[in-house]
This record gives sequence, C-alpha cells and structure tokens, in this order.
Amino acid sequence: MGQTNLLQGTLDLLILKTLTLGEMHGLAIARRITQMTKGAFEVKPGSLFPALHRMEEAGWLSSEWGESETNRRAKYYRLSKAGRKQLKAEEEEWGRVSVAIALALQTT
Amino acid sequence: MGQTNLLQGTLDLLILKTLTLGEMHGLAIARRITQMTKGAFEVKPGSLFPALHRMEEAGWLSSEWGESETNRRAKYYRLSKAGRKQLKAEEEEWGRVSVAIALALQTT
DNA sequence: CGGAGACGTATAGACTGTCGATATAGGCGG
DNA sequence: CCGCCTATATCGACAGTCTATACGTCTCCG
Repeated sequence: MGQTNLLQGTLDLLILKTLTLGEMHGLAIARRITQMTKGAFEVKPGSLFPALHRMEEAGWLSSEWGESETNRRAKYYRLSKAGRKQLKAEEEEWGRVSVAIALALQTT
Repeated sequence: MGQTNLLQGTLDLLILKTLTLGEMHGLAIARRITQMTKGAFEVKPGSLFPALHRMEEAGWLSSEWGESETNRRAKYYRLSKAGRKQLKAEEEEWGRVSVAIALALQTT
C-alpha cells in the first residue's frame, strides 16, 4: 500500500483545472498541482505523461513544443474547447460524488 | 464509458461505514449504500463481492452464514476491530483528499 | 405442483489507470 | 568534460471496477 495514492479519476480533473491558468508544460503542471493542493498530491511522471497523452488523444488538450523557463525543450499543453467542456463535466461529477460521500459519512 | 462509475477507492470506505449500522449481508450493504447516498452510487454485485472478500482477507470484516429476512441463505458481515481502525483511517484520508481537491477547484 | 421470477452469492474476463523503475537528451556549472 | 538537474517518455506490474454469466433456493401464482 503506497502512501499518498491519489484517487483514481481525479488526476484528469486536476490537470484540466490547472490548465485554466494558462498553457503549461508537463512537469510544471505536476508542480502546480502539488502547490494548489498544499502538498496533498504529488503527481509522478509515470502517472502524468500517460494521462496527458490520453487526454490529448481524447481531444481535450493540444500541445506544442517550446522552451521552458530554464531553456529546456518542453511540450506545452493548452486546454481545447472540448477540454473546457470536459472540465465542467468533471467538476459537476466531483460535486455529486463528494456530496454523496459526505452524506454517507455523516449518517449516524 | 459507464454512467455512474464510482470513484475507485471509495467503495471500501462506504462498505465500512455501512457496517457501523450493524451486521448486514452483501446485497443489503449495496442497497444501503445506494440509499445513504440518495441514489448517487449503485454498487454492482461484480464490484461488491470481490471487495467484501478482499476486505475480509485483510481482516477488516468477519462473516457468518445465516438467513436473510426473506429466508434465503445469506452471509452476514460484521466490522472487526481492525475494520473500525481502517474506517477511521479512510475517513481521515477522504477528508484530506476532498479538502485538497476543493482547494484546487476554487483556485481562480 | 410446476414453472417464473426474485433473492443472494459467486466468478471470469476485459479494461483502465496508477506506480516504480528506467531511459534518453540537452543545458548548466565547476 | 563530467555530473547534475530538467523534461519527456515508456514498460511491466498491479489493483480495482464493470459486464456478463452462473447457480441454488425460496415464494408466489396459475
């Protein structure tokens, strides 16, 4: 049993949300997620890149090669229109799920 | 793409919580979860039983054959001491996770 | 009674997503 | 020039969920 396993299914949501802040390259997204969640989530490369590729495949992201702030070659990702729609859907889904579980947990 | 896919990792939590209401057989647990979450989650047999077996294997539950209210043979599950401890841990974990995601989602 | 259907448990197979480990490549500094 | 950091990438293992299917048995009803 790992330690800070992030809930399956939430990674897409976090990536999409992060990209609303502007285009960003892979590791920068991961860092931003760690930061936004105050360190609660650490996204490992082995999870991040498969997710990015899958999401690009799905048409939610578009990408473009560029250069990072530190002069390394980096692939910049940007939200597509479909991605924005997906984000909205996943935010709503998250709302439903978290309310449902909160409901269950407060049951005496 | 199924419809009401429940987040991986939350099933154990919901089962453990349900069993704090008293011992219960498999399908009754599933029905109770649907009810506690106001229909948001439907736990299918193909998810439920593997989970129950896994959790019993882990020592969180104990089981005993008996008879259901409708006179069918049914296996009654009960929380063990370790199960109560596990529930507490998972409740806390859920708290951390949901706060972290809420934090990320409210980021402007 | 005899068949239909509901109840309850169970498993197999496909599929998806995460993780750890490892690899490559280029820039930067000593 | 060599080691370290950044950045992307992939592979294999693994866990957990879903669909579909199966089987026994109790109840109800014709």
